[in-house]
Amino acid sequence: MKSGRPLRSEMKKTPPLVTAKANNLRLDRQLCFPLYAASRLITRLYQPLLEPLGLTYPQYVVLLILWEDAPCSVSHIGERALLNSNTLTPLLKRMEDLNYIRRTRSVTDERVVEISLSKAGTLLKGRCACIPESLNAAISYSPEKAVALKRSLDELISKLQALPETLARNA
Amino acid sequence: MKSGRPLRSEMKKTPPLVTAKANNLRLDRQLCFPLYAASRLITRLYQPLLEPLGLTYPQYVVLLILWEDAPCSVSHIGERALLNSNTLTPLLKRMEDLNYIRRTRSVTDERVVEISLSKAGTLLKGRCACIPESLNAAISYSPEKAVALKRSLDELISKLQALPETLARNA
DNA sequence: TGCGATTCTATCGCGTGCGATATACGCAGG
DNA sequence: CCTGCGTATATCGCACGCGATAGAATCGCA
Repeated sequence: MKSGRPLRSEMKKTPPLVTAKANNLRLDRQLCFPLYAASRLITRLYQPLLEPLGLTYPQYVVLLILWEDAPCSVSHIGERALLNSNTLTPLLKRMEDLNYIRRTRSVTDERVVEISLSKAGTLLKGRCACIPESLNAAISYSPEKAVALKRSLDELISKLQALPETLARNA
Repeated sequence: MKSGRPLRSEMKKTPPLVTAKANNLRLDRQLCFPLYAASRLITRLYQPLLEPLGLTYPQYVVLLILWEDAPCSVSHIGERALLNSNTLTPLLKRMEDLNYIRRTRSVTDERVVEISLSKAGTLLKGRCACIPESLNAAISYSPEKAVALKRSLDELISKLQALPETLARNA
């Protein structure tokens, strides 16, 4: 095996322009990777707090939305969580099996499934109230930095959401 | 349904302390959610560029590592990508089926599987060289902001990796 | 040398994510 | 009333992630 650090050796074989491009492919130059890694690490951090409640992290996100907006439609949850029915439908069925939510066809529009909180689901909010500060305490990350990071991410997300769908040009 | 924005109405029913905690559960107060969302949006952005090559985003990450470190062990890839064999083994088998890599048992230590690049896998680096700048161009995100965001994320990641495994206290 | 502990990879099970597609419902125009 | 179109949800298939566990190879130490 090798040590994790990249070496200078390959710079001797390739002309400068190719090398410059190749250097852009270094893992530690990518913005995408820390996003991918941080997201998974954070999910792992939530897990021990959510597991006693029988919840996964995406289910917790859905609950955050429901505590604000319930009752609401599946597509409303999808808009806020950036998830589609192919992910949400089975997830919501599992949450219904857990008895935290109810799924009922809307009377006024039979296409819509209304998601509402059960009593247990409503009460869960109290049991989860300490989770945010537990996590903030666990990672000793200063509130200012956290807010700045969140702002950067929100800006990035809005840019990403505003993109046209197709950019499959090169390759 | 409701509009996406939270309302002030619930603040009238609950005592201040409970309300303060409950407000911490608002989706737009979470740092975790923008991480989760941004990671998925970025993955979607890569997809049209990687799909012509038959690659998924995690496979691309593994290739980034291999272009720097190959040949190397599965666990070395796991350390850099923060993934375990339960994810990597099937992923690497698929990449072998694509003919981008080879998997061979190490001669010196039969426990180790050495991952090396095939000729096609090596050549792929050239075809991917323009991907980073394509994406930077697609999201019009200033280099300074991108660097600052990356630095924040790297700091967060190092804090998350340094955490003790167990914090399953409350709930 | 022998044998328990450790390391490395693989396997299993389950829950996402998501592209593609199907199905059911509502709606507008004829 | 019917028909075609758009919308809301569901289903399918596949590739992750990852906790738990298994199996084989190596290591450490008496």
